[in-house]
Amino acid sequence: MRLSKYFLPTTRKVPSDAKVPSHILSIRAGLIRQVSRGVYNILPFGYRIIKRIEEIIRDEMDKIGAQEILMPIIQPAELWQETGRWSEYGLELMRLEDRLGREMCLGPTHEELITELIRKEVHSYKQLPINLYQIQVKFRDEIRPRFGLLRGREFIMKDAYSFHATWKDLDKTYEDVKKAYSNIIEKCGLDYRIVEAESGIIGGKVNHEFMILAETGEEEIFYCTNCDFAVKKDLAPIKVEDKCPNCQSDLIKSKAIEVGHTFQLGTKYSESMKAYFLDKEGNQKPFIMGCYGFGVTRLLSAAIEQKHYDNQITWPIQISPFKFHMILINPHKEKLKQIAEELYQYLLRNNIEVLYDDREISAGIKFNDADLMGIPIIGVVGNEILKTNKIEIKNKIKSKKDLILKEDILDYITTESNI
RNA sequence: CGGGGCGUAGCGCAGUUUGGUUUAGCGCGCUUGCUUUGGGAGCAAGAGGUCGGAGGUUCAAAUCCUCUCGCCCCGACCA
Repeated sequence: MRLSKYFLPTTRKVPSDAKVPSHILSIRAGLIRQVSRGVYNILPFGYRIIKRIEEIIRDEMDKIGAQEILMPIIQPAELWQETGRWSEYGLELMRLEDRLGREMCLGPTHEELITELIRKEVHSYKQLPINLYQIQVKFRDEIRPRFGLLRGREFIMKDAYSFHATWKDLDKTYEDVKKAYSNIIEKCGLDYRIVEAESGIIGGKVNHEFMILAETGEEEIFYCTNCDFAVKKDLAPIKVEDKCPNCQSDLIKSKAIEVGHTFQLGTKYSESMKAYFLDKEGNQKPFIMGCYGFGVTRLLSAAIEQKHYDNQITWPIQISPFKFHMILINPHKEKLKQIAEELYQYLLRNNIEVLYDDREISAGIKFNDADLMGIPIIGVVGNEILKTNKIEIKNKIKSKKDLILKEDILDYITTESNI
């Protein structure tokens, strides 16, 4: 992609209404623009990152046998009345009426809808288990949206729902999803912990939260310096001075951002909605359910929070919108421009996603934009290439600078971005 | 919802206290031309505002009054 043609509005100044790094930087780097309170346009650069995250999620969900579907955003009130959540959910549920005066809501989550689907279509234990997921826009009229995409009213979420004949079978899928979530976050290159949590309005028994470690998180957790033990601060009678109950190592207190939440729902929804199947003995039984949420747009923000430094984003290479950010220093120098153009075409032919800064502006702006935008491998086509045939590389993955022969650039990018 | 704050050009702001020298400014950005060209360039010329909206007071309102809408921050809720 040529930066000269790319709709990527970067700003030099800090927007006055943003307070945390991910919010400030996602505006400055041209990822998002606010539409109204807690509602954002996602611009091309930002959307590329979201699509990367989504692909990783699809990959891992498909791997554990979940199947992708797409349910409507708009949902009829009747289903919510069946479970009692029409009144329970309160002001956070965005309600509206259609032209006939029928009450509807914008889905904040989809237990009702999926249970309705399954009760109509699945009637036998032979059809179980089944695990369905979607990646979709959700709407929650939050009391206080803040921090940009970190806590919007409208956000993209992956939500999955599984249906089982037995608790034992739910346990298995539940563990599969937990593993999948861990894989997703690891593939996104982020540091995280899993904690047990309360279930809130979703309901259910066992549940876990997936926490991205970051200074600006709204949650506080203690975690072990040695093993993977971690707890929410207010949920356990534990102090930082205590030792890990598993391995007696030291504990660390950290703020964290919740990006995933898994629940063993049991029969809460299947019973209230009379969703039954016939077991092997011919007995009618309610489905045993699990549900699993994962915030896509929130993960994007969390990645910025965890990986930024100073005024620079650094994308983990796995979710970086481009693999290589190529800066042409002097577009007016014919020879240099020719080399850069050829290099650009060469990389494209070899399927390297390259962002090529061919703009006719001063070098300082290009350097600063590149640092801000956060593609972790930045290459400079400048005087050095005329003298020694080498590209100057700023490698933010390994925090180092390299000089790479033009001929070796493809290998370099492939090797460095393949982690 | 309780408490605090802000709405003036695309962005960031000054001007509001004490109404009138303001034809509503400044910086950045934008347009055109020339120069410049390795860490946010220089000169010149330009474009861009119903001062968030409605009503009121007044000879006169960005400025005073009433209502209203929007946004931000601090708390309780959540992926």
